[in-house]
Amino acid sequence: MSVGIKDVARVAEVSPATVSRVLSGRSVDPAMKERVLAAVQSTGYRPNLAARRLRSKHSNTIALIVADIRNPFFTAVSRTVEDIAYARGQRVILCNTDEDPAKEAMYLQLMQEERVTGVILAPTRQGGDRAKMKLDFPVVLIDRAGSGWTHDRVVLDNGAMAAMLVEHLHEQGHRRIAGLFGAASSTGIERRAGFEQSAAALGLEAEALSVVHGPGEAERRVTDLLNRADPPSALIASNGVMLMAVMRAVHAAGRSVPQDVALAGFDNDDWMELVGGGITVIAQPVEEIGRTAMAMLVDRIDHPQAAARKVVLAGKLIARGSSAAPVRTNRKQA
Amino acid sequence: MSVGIKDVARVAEVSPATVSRVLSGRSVDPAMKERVLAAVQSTGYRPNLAARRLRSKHSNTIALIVADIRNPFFTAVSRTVEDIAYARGQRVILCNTDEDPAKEAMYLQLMQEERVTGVILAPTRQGGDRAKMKLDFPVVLIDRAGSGWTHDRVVLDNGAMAAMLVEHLHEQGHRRIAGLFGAASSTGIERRAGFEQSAAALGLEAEALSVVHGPGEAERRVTDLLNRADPPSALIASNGVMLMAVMRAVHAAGRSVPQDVALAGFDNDDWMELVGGGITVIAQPVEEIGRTAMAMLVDRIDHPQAAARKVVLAGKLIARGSSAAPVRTNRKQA
DNA sequence: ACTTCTTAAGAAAACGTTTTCTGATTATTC
DNA sequence: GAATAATCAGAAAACGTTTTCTTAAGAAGT
Repeated sequence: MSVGIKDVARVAEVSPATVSRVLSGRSVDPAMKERVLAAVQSTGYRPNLAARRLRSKHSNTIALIVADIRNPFFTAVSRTVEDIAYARGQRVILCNTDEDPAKEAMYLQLMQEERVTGVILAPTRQGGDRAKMKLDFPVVLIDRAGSGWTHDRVVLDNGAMAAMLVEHLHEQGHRRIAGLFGAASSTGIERRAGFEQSAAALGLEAEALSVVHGPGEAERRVTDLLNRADPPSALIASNGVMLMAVMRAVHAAGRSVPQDVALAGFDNDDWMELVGGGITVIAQPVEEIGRTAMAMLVDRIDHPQAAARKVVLAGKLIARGSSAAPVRTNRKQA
Repeated sequence: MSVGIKDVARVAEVSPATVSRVLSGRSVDPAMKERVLAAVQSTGYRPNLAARRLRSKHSNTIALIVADIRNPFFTAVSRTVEDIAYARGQRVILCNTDEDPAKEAMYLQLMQEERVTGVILAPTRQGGDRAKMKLDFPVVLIDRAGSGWTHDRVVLDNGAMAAMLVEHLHEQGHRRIAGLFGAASSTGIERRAGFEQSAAALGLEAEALSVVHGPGEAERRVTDLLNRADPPSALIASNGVMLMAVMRAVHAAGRSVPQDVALAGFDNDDWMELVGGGITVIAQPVEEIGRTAMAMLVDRIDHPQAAARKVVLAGKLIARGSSAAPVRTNRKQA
């Protein structure tokens, strides 16, 4: 049925080993090489990657495991990772954990069976048992860090970036701010910490809310916030998805940004320049995150025993209309 | 080193074949099954999928090939496909063609080597040579159709949906409209045709623009349009990415939706309820598209010889503020 | 010119499974 | 109770490659 390397060998009148050598670019007699290539053409031979992987023990496959590919941050990183991987002759398998540690563990097991070359992982917060799993492929963590110090990682300087947002709002004249932070990721925790510290340092009235992962949760918290007798003048959201939720809730409450409440957050998703006079955000270097993660992965494959490294990248504050001065405060100052 | 099925067999004091049978759930003596399972636990055995695939000739892998995963439409479909695939014990490999027929062909070749179970493909327009490639796995086309009738496909009723948009704008009082349609996909072509036909039927002044794939192109066309002496009162864009581009261009030109120009289009992306009073769109049933494609794929695997099928799904018009009546026309009518 | 080193190609082993084949034991039928 | 059928477990083959081993021939060194 399917044409194999033996068929090619027969047509080219050489041994299967020689065909293999030609295909893997090792040195063979030019005349033979010619014959083999011609035979490959004429037979329409396509290598069987399963067989190749079994024998060679190289899967040429990496896995990218993230919370949810629909989060534009992960989408962007994934695109970069895929481009680089395919350019290097590597296949990419994509997995969504939905912030579920059990799913994460299941996928890591699966990748073990897949004998992947390596994994790029945005870990869930509770996935602490990962260390115990004894994975025999390198793992590079992205976005989330976790406390253990076992894997390479590339992360944003979350605390500093959150502080930058707080300081920006402070400069704009905001004195009462609230922040929404994802409870499921270490990223949320770190950004929250940066938020609280810098707010304290600036003497702001600040309230940090932990939002559990799930649809509608962030909206509800924002709605509660807005319906208070004395709502904050500015909100911070710890990622792009949550910023969207905040915008929706503000909208639904009949308020608008920045007139009724200012807004700032993380992730420079496409839509953000279009609403509320543009959303002020910390733009993450998504392309660089993907690139760095891939670079660390291949480097780790070459040097399995090297010490674990951590790359911390800076984000960029993009100030837009959403963080304008509060109306009342303005008046007082004028 | 790595523990194999033979090691498990030795520990459990059974033959490798028996271990295989236990693992694949075939009937074996309960006592033996017990011993094997215990041995699997104690040895920490993990099957080697490459070997399994080689021998069993089932890759349990499907590929999803789309233009660009960053397009939210494809992201959403991909998420559904992945969930279903993993639930069925199938791995998913993701590929981005960037509307490049050469890349598409390359990936299809690669999937051939991968011996994938099947492929879900959003084909590029010029990829007509696909028929000649003699792929030995089933292919289900999504989103784009193409003219050949060789593969199963699940598509939107593009012509009818475009007409629905035109009619909606007409009802709102618009008489001069322009449409931007992607030139790279059959989808763009079909939507354009529906646009032109229904505009003609309604006696509208309508202009259809073909936009080649690439960054900034759509923005430029819209900017030109808006700078004309007598610009159209409403715009239609043939997908969500293009709607974003239109919004950007309108913004950059200092105009706003719907006051200066009305807007409607395809794809109900997250941000669309937030800008310009909400964008009026045809929402595609993304989840159903993914589900249907997977269903067709598995069905095709079971019945390779059945006739090719085409599933046409309806979208849903979501009328929002962006398609409000034109200001001047309103006055005339009042 | 003879040994030694290098290079190249074929033969055969190996990769880790599943499947086929074979023989033995148990169940079923008359 | 004997003959036949059905079940089950182990031995061995098979999947399609790459790699190791072996042998032969040519290059290089003395």
